[in-house]
Amino acid sequence: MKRNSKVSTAVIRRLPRYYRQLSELLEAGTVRISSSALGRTMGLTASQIRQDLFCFGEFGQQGYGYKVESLREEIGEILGLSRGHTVVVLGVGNLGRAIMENFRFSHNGFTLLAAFDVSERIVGTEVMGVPVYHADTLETYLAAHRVDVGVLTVPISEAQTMGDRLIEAGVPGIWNFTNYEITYDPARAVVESVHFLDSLLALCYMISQREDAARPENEAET
Amino acid sequence: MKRNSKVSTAVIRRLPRYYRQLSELLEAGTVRISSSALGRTMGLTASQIRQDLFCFGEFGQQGYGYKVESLREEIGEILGLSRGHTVVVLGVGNLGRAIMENFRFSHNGFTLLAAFDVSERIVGTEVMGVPVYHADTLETYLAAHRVDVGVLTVPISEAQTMGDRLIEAGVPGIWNFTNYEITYDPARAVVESVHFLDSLLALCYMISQREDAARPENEAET
DNA sequence: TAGATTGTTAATCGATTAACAATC
DNA sequence: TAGATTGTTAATCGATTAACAATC
Repeated sequence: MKRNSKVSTAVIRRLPRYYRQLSELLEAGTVRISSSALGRTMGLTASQIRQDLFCFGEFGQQGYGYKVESLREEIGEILGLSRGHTVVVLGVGNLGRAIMENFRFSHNGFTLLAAFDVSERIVGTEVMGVPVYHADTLETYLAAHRVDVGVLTVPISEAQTMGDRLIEAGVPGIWNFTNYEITYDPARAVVESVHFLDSLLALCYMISQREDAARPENEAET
Repeated sequence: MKRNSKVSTAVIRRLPRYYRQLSELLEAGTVRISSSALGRTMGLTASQIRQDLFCFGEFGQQGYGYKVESLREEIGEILGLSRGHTVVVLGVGNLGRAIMENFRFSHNGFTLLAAFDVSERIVGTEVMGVPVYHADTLETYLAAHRVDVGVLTVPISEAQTMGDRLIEAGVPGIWNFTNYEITYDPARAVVESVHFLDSLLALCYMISQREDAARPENEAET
């Protein structure tokens, strides 16, 4: 009974939030939740939540609501978490290391297989039990292992080259932290970029608006 | 001639992208650009770009287009970049250090004043010329310096507490990297969260969709 | 001037919200 | 049963796109 013919990006971007919220509710011991209660905690309307879920199927019970555990499970399934996606990290600087150490890949169904770098100081060591290989051996490694996601934490100057190498080797997903907008063929891969600057600039705009609202006298022309 | 009575978040989220794209064009030596050319490079329609800019004023010339340098300047102004916002970093682990080292704050009009941590190994040192103080001295520091943005790179267990302390001390903007959804009073502060997990899960969904599209035979019911 | 491209209003499209019968 | 809450269609709202006069 799937009707996810074309799910909008707005809905897709909310799925991870549902998953996160339901995980928190589950940890807190909540067994059931209604769309209105979930909406209240997430700042969404009950209608929107039901409409979003309606894209994928029927997960609730009339008069009762949703079972937190099974809804979380279903959304995880929709997201593809049970597929056991594998991950490699490209570039073990502070950022790459921070992600390897702080991001609980296995906790979310991902397997972090390996990392690659060019620094002699790091190649051959392990980070969180994950081996760091020389970047020269990337293609050999990718030929021998199915890798679903490449995490790009290399210097911005290497971003396009390393992205190209991953895609060329058949890695379908690139998680891009380089602040560089990678050029690629959408038919061959998906690139998800985390743009720190965009985020800080949006924050900057919102702070500035607050400041302006605080002293509304000089609203006139310059 | 401002008509930014209520600018939608969709527009606000595009402003940083315009700023980034124009910066790149400027570096590449491009002097002028039309809305259609800019749209082509950014994957937007010319209409949308003109409509977005229309929220804030008139920045182009009929028959000519936009001067890259001055449009970039104008958007920077709209974002509030010229206000010289000041920044402190809370938590100098790998992530905090990665942001301090890789994110060019001053290049984008921000001033990174100081960092705070609790580890004796780090307190008293400098990172990129920025002093690291003990977190116990945070309130004293904030009373003496105007700080606009606090970067939260503390462990998730400290996220709410440190966010509260920043807001209590009057810091209006929090850039939250802790993967914790901070509870706060919107009248007192703005919190911008960078949710790594949301980003990876959205990527995961898109990869899964690709995989399903690759073998469309078994589309039937379970 | 003729061609290009903006600023700006109107039309369209899509996403959110409302409503309500179905049903637990 | 009565009350609650879903699944789902319809109505509304807002964002994107189209159109075009103004003008460089």
